[in-house]
Amino acid sequence: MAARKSARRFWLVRSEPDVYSIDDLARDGVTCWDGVRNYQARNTLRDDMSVGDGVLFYHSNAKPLAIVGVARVSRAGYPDHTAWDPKTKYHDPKSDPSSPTWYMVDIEFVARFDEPLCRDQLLDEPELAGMALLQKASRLSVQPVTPDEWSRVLKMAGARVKLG
DNA sequence: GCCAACGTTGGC
DNA sequence: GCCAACGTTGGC
Repeated sequence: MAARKSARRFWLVRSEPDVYSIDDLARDGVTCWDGVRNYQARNTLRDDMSVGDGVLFYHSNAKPLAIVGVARVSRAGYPDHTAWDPKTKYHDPKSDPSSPTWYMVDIEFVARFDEPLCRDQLLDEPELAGMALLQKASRLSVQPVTPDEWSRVLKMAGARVKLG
């Protein structure tokens, strides 16, 4: 069988808007998604996210709790240098520069939803019942999203998105 | 502010 | 390698 181009994948990142909001991303255009210090999320950042992948942007610990927009991966996983910067709160002296523990990607602003797509609405949508974001278990700051969940969320938000 | 869920740590 | 203790996260 011929090799097939790998399909675009979809993700969700959560961020406290007090720290970094969709408006900050809209202003910056591109940002490095640094400071993730969880091994499972690290693996996703390092191994799984590819340029062009779609990213839902979720505001956590905020009012409203909501998916507020869309980004795309603009640079695949590379070492998170904030781990070696004692001046940042993400400093991790255990991370060895010759074998980095922590990784980040760059994400690029694509769109802000006209209205935040609130957690309540997501919880009310049966087709999203399996979404990682909505499981009590999940605290992951970077999570996978299925293609079905992706299109359902965009439909609910009334958003048309071109990831380029 | 509470507390359930979960990841990490460290003694054994 | 187990697991109890502890700290953190994040929705409520």
